[in-house]
Amino acid sequence: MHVRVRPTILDVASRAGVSPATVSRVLTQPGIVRLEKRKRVNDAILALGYVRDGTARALVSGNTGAVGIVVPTVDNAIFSRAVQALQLRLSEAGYRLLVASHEYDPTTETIAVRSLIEHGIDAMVLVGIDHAPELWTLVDAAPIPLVLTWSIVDGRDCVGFDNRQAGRIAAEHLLSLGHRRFGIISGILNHNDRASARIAGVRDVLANAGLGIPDWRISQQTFSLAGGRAGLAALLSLDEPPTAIIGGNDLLAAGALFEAQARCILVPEKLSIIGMDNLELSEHVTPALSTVNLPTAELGRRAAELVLARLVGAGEPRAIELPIDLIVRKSTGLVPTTAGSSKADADYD
Amino acid sequence: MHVRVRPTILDVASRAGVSPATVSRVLTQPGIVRLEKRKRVNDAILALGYVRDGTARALVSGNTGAVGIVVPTVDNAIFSRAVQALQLRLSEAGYRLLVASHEYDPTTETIAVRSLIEHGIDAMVLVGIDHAPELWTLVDAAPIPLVLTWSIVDGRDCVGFDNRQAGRIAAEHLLSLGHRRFGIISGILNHNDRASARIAGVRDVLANAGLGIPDWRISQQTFSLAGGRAGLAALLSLDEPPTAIIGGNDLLAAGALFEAQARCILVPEKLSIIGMDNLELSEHVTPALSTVNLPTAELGRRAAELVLARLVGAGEPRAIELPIDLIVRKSTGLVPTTAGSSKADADYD
DNA sequence: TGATGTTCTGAAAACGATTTCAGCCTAATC
DNA sequence: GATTAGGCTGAAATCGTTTTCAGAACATCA
Repeated sequence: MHVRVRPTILDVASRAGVSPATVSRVLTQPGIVRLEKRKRVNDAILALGYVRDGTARALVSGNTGAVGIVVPTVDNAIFSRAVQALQLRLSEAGYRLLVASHEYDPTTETIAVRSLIEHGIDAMVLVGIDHAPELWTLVDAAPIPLVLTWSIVDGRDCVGFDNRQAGRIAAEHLLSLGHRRFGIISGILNHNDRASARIAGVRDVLANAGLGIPDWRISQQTFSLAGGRAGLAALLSLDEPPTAIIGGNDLLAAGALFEAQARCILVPEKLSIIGMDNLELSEHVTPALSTVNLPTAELGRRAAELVLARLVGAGEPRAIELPIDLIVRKSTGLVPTTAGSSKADADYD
Repeated sequence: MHVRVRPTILDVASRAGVSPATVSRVLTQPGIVRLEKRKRVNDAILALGYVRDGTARALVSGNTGAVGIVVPTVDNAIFSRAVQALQLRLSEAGYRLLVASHEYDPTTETIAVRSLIEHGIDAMVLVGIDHAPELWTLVDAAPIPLVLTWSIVDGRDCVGFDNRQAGRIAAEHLLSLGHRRFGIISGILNHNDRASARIAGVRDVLANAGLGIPDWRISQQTFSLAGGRAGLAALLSLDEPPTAIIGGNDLLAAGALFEAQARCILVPEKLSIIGMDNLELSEHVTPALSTVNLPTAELGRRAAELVLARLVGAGEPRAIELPIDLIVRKSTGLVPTTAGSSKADADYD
């Protein structure tokens, strides 16, 4: 099947008895071609099953009609949701999406970026602001706009959240319920400004309350339910196990919840758990997971809007911070009375 | 920043004091250029920050180095997992992935396929075998190989499962536990050969056992936890509610499980639930979800292999059927004794 | 030293569209 | 009927590479 060669614009032109220029015009700005010829051309196109060659088109016009995005992984509801929303909006506008992933490895990310730029894209979308220096060189040298997501930074187009604030919100909620002994289950922190910022937010609040959180109360895990379970297991094996768990995201928090259930630890009576993201899962699990809502689908959509806006015109870079809010469900509750002794508090300085 | 024009191969050539042809050779087959010149060229490339223009490259060489995939949605663990595996394998081989989605709409799918072909890809990957006729025309006219996934069909490259068998396995398991009243929570059946085949498989087994399953015991829902919950709610409101639920996939089954928990219906004591896919979630939820394991990550990887093989050489189309197997966990059990009366059975003929 | 291969290199022709530029054709105006 | 303006059209240049083809450079051997 793949031997026949595609008809070119020349074939269409000769069949329709016009010049290739006219065919091109019919394809790009039909209005300026006289109706009669336009019809002949369209007939020829249909008869031949002609499809435009995007590579030739891209070469001469300078636009490929494609946008590239590089994410840590697409196999994570958070990113896949954003990618889906982005793709949808982009395809509405006639653009295609090239997706690459790097599994949280900055070198792989740089290679992916280079690969996309070489391939030819009209704009690039990246996650976060923590990237290899060569990556910045690459994108700044390429004559294409860049849109950053998840994190906010001045002077560039970006759409994201205040991740530090997300950490603060989670910590404040638990603090207000009387908790004093916290455990954090975080994703990998290396080259992940979002995760780091969230922990920093938690620290802000705890420090304000005269508390601290030592590193050994932060369990770093892979982004998965299994990671969440392992994280809770690790934190529970400490001398003074925490009464409240902050998950770096809902996947980890839900994993922790499942581990608690497997161990028959009552949530929230004995242990409070809060996540961040607001996955669909969090709403349906029992007890429903309290979380900090981060509108990731909206983020994908807005990223697409930013890209499209930049593609048509210049102007100052725009930084869009999406609002985040606390969603209190059933997984967080008052600190267990037997556990809140001031003696225990002392451990946290 | 996006005003400076990229240096071309001519710039590199003149800076290195060689012809553009030589630069091109250094880039594609370094071995055939003498070391001394090769070094001069590489220096020039570095100094200028030169990156190859993929569109020009694609135009003359005929290969874009990109593969397109069109999925129903990427915002579903099943597809995102496969896409991730596919992307990973492809990028190892130096290919990029273009992703489009159609939200289960065959017209949108056809448009997406056309868009990808126009853009220029070296191969195309599709999900399932139920597509619009125009789509087949399009891909058969395009001089690129096609790989089908999820379903198996003769005479084309494909990698998938025996979806009908998956339905059979689930039904047989429940049947062997004594269940006679079944309910199915399925995804949208329109233009979805996988979902239809699974139901057909269930029907095979039930018919064999002298049972049937009327359409009103099949609840069609969107692919989500919420859909699963709604599905169970609908089935439980029937006159003779089922003792066993077959979810068209794990997302729906898990949703059903959550709904049962919310209603304090003991699983599996009062209600058995089985899914298909084997999501990470299924393993961790309590009770852990019995399911039919469908290796979707493997599917993505194998699809990539198929693509790569086809890209280097011709040969007979290969159909790869991946093995599937029953995973019995805690969400399925013996039929409740109060419910298995022969009177109840009578309802199912 | 000259003949004979190899190995490298450069000039130039593609690849398939878009787009500029100039000119033809038509219609409108006097 | 002549003139002019404007709408359409086609010829040809162009985009940035790869690749063919032929020739130059170099080494090897007699």
